[in-house]
Amino acid sequence: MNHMFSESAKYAIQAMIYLAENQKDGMILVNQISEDYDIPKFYLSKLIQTLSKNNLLKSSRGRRGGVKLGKPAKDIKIIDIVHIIDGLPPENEMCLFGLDICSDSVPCPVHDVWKKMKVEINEKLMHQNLEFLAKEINRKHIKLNSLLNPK
Amino acid sequence: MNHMFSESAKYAIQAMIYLAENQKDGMILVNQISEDYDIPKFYLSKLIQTLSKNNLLKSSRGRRGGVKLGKPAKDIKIIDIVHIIDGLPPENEMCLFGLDICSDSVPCPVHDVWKKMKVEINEKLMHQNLEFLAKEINRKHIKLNSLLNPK
DNA sequence: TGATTTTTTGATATACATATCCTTATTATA
DNA sequence: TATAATAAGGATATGTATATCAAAAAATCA
Repeated sequence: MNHMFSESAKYAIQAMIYLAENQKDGMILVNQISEDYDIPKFYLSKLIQTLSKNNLLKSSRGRRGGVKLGKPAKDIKIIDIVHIIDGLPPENEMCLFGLDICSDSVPCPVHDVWKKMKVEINEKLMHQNLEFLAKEINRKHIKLNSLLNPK
Repeated sequence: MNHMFSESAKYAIQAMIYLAENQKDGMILVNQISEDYDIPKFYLSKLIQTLSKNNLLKSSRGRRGGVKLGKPAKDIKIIDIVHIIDGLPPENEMCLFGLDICSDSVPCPVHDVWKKMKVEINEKLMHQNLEFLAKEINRKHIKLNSLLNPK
């Protein structure tokens, strides 16, 4: 399987999760995200400008500047980020193999299976919110740490 | 959602299904597939060369030339085509959002959900064989026809 | 054999995503 | 006010998928 969204969207998701995880620290430097997640700095910088213009995050320049989430992590979903970076999916949503005419009334052979899966992917993956994801990742980090550095 | 495989792989799948559907007509012209599915001719031509070198189809040049399936439609699966055109998936299969370390023992937040879905996509979509798909599409065409041109 | 049809091949073009570089604007602080 | 730190912005480079062009090779048929 190829990928569900672009490299850019993946970078953006990573950055947003990073911000959600480190929210309490106030402003976070783009540089820091770039280094921690190994994302090209200026490339990330542009993604952040886009996210900022769309109010998913707030940025400020100069000393003490940086970026932070634009609203509560609970209110930001993966799908919001993907839409801003990759754009909305095409009106005529493809049927998987791009075969032939395909609609609910004239389904292609995998129409129903694929439709059901899309719903599930949407619900269980794309609509996860950052608060939940960041918490889970944090819990994992703590657990990992205690395994690696036992008392 | 972006896409599951490249445009090239989609073209290749379309062409293979076309061949499965029109098998009995002997050799099919690349030109004909190209026009019917609106795939750039020379681009398709190269994809067909690749499929041919990998024995998914057989081609012959000159008058009476054309292409046909390289083995029974029943023995060709969507995944075979995708692998030949897009290559094998990377060894370290990503976890959806590319977040953090992620493995069965140290799962990322969506690891289990995503893993389950991949299995399902694999079984219900990627491993469909061309015989079944072509038959279903054919059946649909007949039905469509009788709806559009009632006696 | 020569003309025609068809795939194959190599070279090149185009478009788009990804990445880098350099400069500018903004802000805090010494 | 001068300096340093930081994001924003514009210009450009690189890479890769997609697409086109012009011949060449192979097969058939008259």
